[in-house]
Amino acid sequence: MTTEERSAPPVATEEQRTRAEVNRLKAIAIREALREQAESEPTITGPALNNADSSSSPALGSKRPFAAMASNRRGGEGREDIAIKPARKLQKFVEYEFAKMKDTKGGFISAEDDPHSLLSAVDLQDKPAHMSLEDWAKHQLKMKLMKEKSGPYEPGLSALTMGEKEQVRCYECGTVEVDWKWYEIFKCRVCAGCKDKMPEKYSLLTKTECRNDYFLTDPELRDEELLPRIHKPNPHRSTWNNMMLYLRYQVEEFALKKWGSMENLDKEFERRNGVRKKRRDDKFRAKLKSLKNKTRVESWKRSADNEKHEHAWGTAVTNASGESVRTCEECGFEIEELVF
Amino acid sequence: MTTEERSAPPVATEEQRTRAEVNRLKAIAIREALREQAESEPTITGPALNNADSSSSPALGSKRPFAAMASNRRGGEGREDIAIKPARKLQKFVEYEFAKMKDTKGGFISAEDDPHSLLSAVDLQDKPAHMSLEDWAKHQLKMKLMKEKSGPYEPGLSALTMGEKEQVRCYECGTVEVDWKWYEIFKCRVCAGCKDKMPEKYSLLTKTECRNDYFLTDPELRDEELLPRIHKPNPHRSTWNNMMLYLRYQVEEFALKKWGSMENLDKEFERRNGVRKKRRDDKFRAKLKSLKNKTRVESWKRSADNEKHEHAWGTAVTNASGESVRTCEECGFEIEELVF
DNA sequence: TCTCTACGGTCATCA
DNA sequence: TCTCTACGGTCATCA
Repeated sequence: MTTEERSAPPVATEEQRTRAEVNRLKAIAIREALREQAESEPTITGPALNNADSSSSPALGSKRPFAAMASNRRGGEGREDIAIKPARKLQKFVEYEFAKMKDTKGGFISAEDDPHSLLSAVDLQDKPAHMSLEDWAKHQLKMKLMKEKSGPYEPGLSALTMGEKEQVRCYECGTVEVDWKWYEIFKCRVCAGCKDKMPEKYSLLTKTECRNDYFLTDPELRDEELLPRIHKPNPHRSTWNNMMLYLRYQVEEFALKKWGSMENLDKEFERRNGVRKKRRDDKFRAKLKSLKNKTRVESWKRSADNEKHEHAWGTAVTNASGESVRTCEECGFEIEELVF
Repeated sequence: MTTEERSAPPVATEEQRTRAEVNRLKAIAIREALREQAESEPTITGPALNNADSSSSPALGSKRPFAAMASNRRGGEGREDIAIKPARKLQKFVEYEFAKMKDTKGGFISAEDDPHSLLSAVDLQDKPAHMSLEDWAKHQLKMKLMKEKSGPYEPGLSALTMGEKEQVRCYECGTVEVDWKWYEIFKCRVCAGCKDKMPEKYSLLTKTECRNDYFLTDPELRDEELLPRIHKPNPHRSTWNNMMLYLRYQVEEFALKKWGSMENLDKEFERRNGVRKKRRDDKFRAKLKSLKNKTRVESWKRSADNEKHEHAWGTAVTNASGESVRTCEECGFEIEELVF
């Protein structure tokens, strides 16, 4: 893990950089915390592997999703062999009866579904290295529809009119005062208090932050099925394009699958930084070189009598870059040639 | 003018290259022919400058549009000072009464409009160097709407029921047997015979050809207002994306305005070719270099006793690329460093 | 006689 | 707490 800032674009403002850095540090903090938790509760990874089991009613108020996240979050670190074992893939195709599936056309998922396993149901790890995103998204959608059960989601129903068993409660504290907007959009059952208490899980990221900090692409971020979002008026000016806010744990979960592990994400970060640096250096060197040549020629021009000058090329010299270079023995001007 | 092929993408097939070459040669041929014609009839450029004058009924059957084209086609060469004189720009804003304008919502232009001057009405030359294309297109649309007159276009009207004056005739031979599909889509009055006889003007170009041969971009080619097109089933497989066919003289006219002159287009062609070549060479050199390093290290490994080896770096040498290079005096391995 | 969109990166611009 | 699309080039892929 590097401590370098990730999201800073070349022209980032100070606040942007600070915010990105805070985001990164938070993310590191969660991972560390979750690793510790997972290591102290090793058997808790079980439910995450069973997330495709739609017939089991989730234990209300339990911390299961949190722990399940942990096993996902740890990714390529220690338990990956468990997290991606093939049995999981098979389960999805075994446990469902297609005839019972129903497309609600609304993009909603019935209340019983565990939102934390929503993204896990999609097998990004099974995606061929460069399978087209569109295909992948289609596949993802199919998986999601398979998970959907009976009727469409009914936002009008009050939690109080439902039986205790169907009541929607905060994942973290078990309260019934779930943020309904979040529930509808993110399929995330959490109360305002817990949201604030656990920003490393429930804070919101702008689209730009998702792009910069997790290297998600525009098509990925455009796909509402893949990553739900809240639209807010643009803070700069309300007439501008809406700001889009994604839920951190969902973004992290998707990024983890996209990149395989957080370590890979870091590697990618380093790689891009390296490329950027190299490009800058190359440009700098090129400028330097042409400047040197120019001044050399200029000084030759000034010093020498201004006769017409035929370059007197020396023998070709191959330099460390594999370039074959000839230098004029009178004015010092250099040319490159490509030899085969 | 170069004789090099223009449209050949790196992996072009033989026919594609041939076709592109034929297209280019044809285009050269027209330009030459038109230049000669324009030079022998110098006063004929007049009507083209008056193309914004909507109250004048065009002289039917005359070769005016053809000659008008010529004056446009020559672009930056000799008569440009006439073609872009500011008076033309003023005319557009003086001659119209906005209250009489009507948006037909169909994108049609009334029959009296001279299709050859359709594109000329848009002032690409007045467009600031990097004015956004979208803005430009909006402006273009406005200009076009300003040119529209009373009622919407009535495709059902037979030419025979109209008075002699309103009859639609082929620009080239004056026959009444105009290709109506072309008339509707391209606003181009030409008969099947003349189309065949003058491919340098009336042949169709695929979207890919427009992109490769004239460096038009996708947003430009997507804009139906800018360049009309005929949709045909894809010749490779009818279920694939439709093939889009653009009218050569319209594409040429637009490209001419976009690039300023055909010479600029050629320059751009050379420039891109140069960049492409350089990229190829650079990649080649890089590969060569790493190969050389590898074999050098390999042979050192094989020959020397396999002791742990600390590189013994020589003094830094600045080579022709401005790179500071050090070479290990034992194994020959090179590293670069950036000095400031 | 093919076309679209994706991928990297970098912008300005505008919204 | 910003977002979109444009520009170069190059692909594979799919349609």
